[in-house]
Amino acid sequence: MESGMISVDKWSSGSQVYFLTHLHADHTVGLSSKWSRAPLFCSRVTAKLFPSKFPGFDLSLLRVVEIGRWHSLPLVSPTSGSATTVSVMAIDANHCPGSLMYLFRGEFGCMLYTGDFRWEKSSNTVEVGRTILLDALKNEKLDILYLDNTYCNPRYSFPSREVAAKQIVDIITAHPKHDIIIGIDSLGKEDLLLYISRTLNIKIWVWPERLQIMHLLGFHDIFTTKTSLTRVRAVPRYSFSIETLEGLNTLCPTIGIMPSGLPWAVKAVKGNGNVFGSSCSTSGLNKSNGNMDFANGSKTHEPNGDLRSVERYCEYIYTIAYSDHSCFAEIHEFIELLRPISMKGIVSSSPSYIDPHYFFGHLCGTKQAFWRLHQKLDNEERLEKVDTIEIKSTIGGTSSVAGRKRKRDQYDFLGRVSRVSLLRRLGHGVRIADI
DNA sequence: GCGATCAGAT
DNA sequence: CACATCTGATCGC
Repeated sequence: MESGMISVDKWSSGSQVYFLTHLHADHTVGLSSKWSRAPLFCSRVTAKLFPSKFPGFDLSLLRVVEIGRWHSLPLVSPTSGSATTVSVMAIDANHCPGSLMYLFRGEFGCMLYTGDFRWEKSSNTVEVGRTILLDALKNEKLDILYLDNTYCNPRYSFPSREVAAKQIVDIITAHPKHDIIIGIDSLGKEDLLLYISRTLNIKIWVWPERLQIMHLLGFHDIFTTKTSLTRVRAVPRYSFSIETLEGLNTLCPTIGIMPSGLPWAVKAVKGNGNVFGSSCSTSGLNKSNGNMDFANGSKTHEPNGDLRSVERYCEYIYTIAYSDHSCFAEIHEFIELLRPISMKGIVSSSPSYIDPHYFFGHLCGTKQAFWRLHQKLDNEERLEKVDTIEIKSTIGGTSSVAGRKRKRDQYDFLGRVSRVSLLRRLGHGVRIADI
């Protein structure tokens, strides 16, 4: 069995302590009510939500990590078998309620696991996080950054959630007689709903299980399960479709708002020389007769004048780029701030996966010279070099899922992983193992 | 029959 | 396009 000390968002055996970044389903694959391997560290909010996700879970296993404070963990070194200490500090990841990044310090060096995160310049949460990180790293280099690389491509450009929320309120205001359906998940987007409620002075309907979550999060008077009290309803995203909206419209004029989705990503390619070969707007989404029109300007005029982040792909549905992940520019700022010696993307299952080194390798401490040396290589050769660098510079790489996979992945000239089906189910998470 | 895992859909 | 999640099929016990 592989030896290791710490797992993050990974729940198989072999570690002494386990860390959970947040409670979304793709980060808890392998966790269950009966899981009882070892202490599980998470945020206070996550601990509070835990029983609703895993009823019957042994709560005595949970350990709350406070934000911005070092915690010491007495562990056993996998190399020597002797006692060693690992320190961990949590930073708010600004992704969903309770989401954290973890900064670890130990015999393996210094490493940061971001989990899913949104590095919005305008956010006070991010401002606090920046201060904590810079202070914690002022006398120490970051050896490895495990990065949420979901949107690690210049094609992904979108506004802050504050701006996106305003766009959504504008759409609702422009439809005063309509019912409004907003697609959300079991956790996340609460700030958006609060903003809508506050701005329009209206309650928001949610389904019963979601109301329980809202109550656990401390929101008691804003949400309701009585449809008669409001025209704005937040519904599970998976129940949200063109067919649903068409059905609702036979009963009552209704529009749907999808705070995510990617038509904006396709459009964002426009005008940049088409480097990534935009597939244009005729793919899967508009299987009805929708023709990807931009939202009508008079209906959805936005404060920042950026119409690309609001779109309609059918008569009833608006898609708004309200993202809980960092856009490309934010990822850039984050890496530039930390300048890690090495990094590794935690999301390798994406069909458009690009190794973070491809765009940001030049920001990595000891690799800068190496990267300049290879600027003249063509894309294909360069990507092969990236691969090599990453494997060599990985701490405990042989026991990390990402490290194992990548050796065998094939890249096309855009850096896309082509063996998608094999990668799909591997999910997030990493084990921090032996040096 | 049950939980875990996978495939497919949204 | 891809996030997070659902349903339903299949596997192992």
